Formats: sequence, C-alpha cells, structure tokens
Amino acid sequence: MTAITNECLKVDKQLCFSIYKLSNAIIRSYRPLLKTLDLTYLQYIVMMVLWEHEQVTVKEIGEKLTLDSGTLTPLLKRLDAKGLISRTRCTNDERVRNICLTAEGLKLRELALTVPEKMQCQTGMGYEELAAVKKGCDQLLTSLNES
Amino acid sequence: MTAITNECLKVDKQLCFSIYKLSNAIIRSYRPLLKTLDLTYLQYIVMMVLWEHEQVTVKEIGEKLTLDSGTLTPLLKRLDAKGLISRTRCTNDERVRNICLTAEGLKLRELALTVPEKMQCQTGMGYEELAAVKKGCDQLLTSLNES
DNA sequence: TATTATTAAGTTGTACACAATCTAATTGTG
DNA sequence: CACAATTAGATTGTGTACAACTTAATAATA
Repeated sequence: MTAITNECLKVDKQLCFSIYKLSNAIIRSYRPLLKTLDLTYLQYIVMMVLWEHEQVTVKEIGEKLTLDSGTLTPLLKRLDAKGLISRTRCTNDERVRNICLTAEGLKLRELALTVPEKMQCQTGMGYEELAAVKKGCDQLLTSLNES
Repeated sequence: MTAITNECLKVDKQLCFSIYKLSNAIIRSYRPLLKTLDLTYLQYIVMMVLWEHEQVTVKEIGEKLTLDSGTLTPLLKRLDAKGLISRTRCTNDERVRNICLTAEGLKLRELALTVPEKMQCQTGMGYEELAAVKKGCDQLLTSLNES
C-alpha cells in the first residue's frame, strides 16, 4: 500500500471520524441489550422522550432529536404497530398528531430501567470520565449549531 | 406534557444521545462542503483511506472503518460509477478485490485539501479543545471494543 | 373574506449500517 | 487427492437519515 502522506487528510487524525466510529460502536453495543426490549436504538431514544413526556407531537420529537418527519413518520408507525404508542390527531389542529404511550409502552419502561447501568459497565470507564466526554461533545454540538 | 421523572432514562442525560446527535450534526455540516466534491460523508471517508493507501482490499477498508461488505460493496460501486476508483480482482486470490484510485480520484484530493480547515472553522473551537474531545472519544471507543 | 403564505405531517427516492444468507475461491486435514 | 472448513465479497431485507416534494389544515393579510 503506497502512501501519499499529508497529515491533513489522514482519516485517523480526523475528529469527525472518531465521532463517527464511536457513534456506530455505541449503537452496536446497545443492539443486543435493546433486542430484549424488541427496540432499535432510535426507537429506544424516541421511547425515552415519551417516558419523559407521555404526550408529544411529531414536531416536538423532531426538535428534541433533530430529525424530520421523513425519519419519524415510518418509525412512529412501527412503534404503533408494536402497540407501544398511539397516534391520534389533535382536535384543535387537525394537522398535528399527538403521540402518546399505551399501557404497554409505559410498561416497557420497567424493563428499560436496567439498560443505562448495563451500558455504563460496558464502557469500562468511570462516571467522571464519561461526564467529561459528554461535556466536550455537548460543547462541540453547541458550537456547530451556532455557526 | 406530563413528566414521569427518573434521571436514569432522561434522554438529555445520556452520553449515547450526545454522541448520536453530534455525529449526525457533523455529517450535516460536512454535507454542503462535500457537495462541491460530489461526495457523501462516507464516500469522503473511503476516499481518504484511498488517498492514504492508493490500493486496498474491501476487507482492509472494512477493518479501518468497521464496516462490512453490505455497506461497502454498493458504496464502492458508486465510486466506481463516478470514475474515482477501479475494482479489479486480485490475480493471486480471485476472491479479493483490489480497490485503486483512478487519475480522477487522485485529482479530487486537491479539491479535498481545503475541507478539513473549513470544517475546523465551523466548529468555532480551538485545536487543543478539539484534540481533547477526540482523545476522550478515542478512549471510550477503545474501552468499548475491549469489553 | 378571498386568497396567499405558512405549517405539520406524509411520501418518495437515495444512501448508509448491518444482520443474515449466499457464492465462489482458497485453505486445512484426513 | 478428496472434502470439510474458512474466507472474501456480494446480495437481500430492515431500519434509519435526509432532501425534495405533496397534501391538507391553519394563519396572515390585502
């Protein structure tokens, strides 16, 4: 493998690449855990929003997760098909859908409660270290969104 | 929006969610820049591997990027269709594909040289800060892969 | 108030990720 | 050498992401 060397375009030097690999790796790590809940990673994230808020609109979910209806509509239909949520129309404004937990969706929360701790174990890192990484990521996200 | 409060399952408290959002945001930030090169983010990453090595197998790319042939085969076909790479069979071992840059693929590197600096500007953060975030992410990735 | 503009969600199409499976080539072992 | 096991890559199917567009409902304003 002949090398055309220049630091600037080396893939392993790129922060973006570290974050890209880490994001994929984290989602991979969650997969077997979430399989016991029959959820994908994004479905788990959306369920977390609902466990916190119980009723939200598609738009509100989109704002929290930075996702549009092109991603969310089919995902919410799948959660609906699993019986975890309901998707009723808002009577005041027929354009809006109210996304609510069903009894089953609420029940799933009990099973999910064990997930975060199990995941933290898998990282093999302490709370402070992880908090520091999170802080750096949140700062970078804020800076990116400001520019 | 009624709240069912428990710190543990709050989406904004999750490191995974910070990294997920950051990864999506970074790829979003790259999009307009890479559009001038007619590359997607992953295509750009793969081209970086080739600008570094000039000839690699599908397996080698997969190991560097932690991706399988299900992702790479169609992507490499697209890069081939754009005339940026060639995909010849290895004569020693007919199972293996040698992925090489074409003259056009090599030429694209000149345009790509401006990308990293432009992106760093968009982050609005200094080199040391960004290096610290990268270090934390790389540590976490290593820990995850060890467990 | 008629009509224009905006908004919420849905649809379509492209491109990842990745599991599961398949095919063909190569390697290992009796 | 035969044949089982392994390997490289391709294929199929599901589920994100997101751009571009459509539809239906609501808001704005001439």
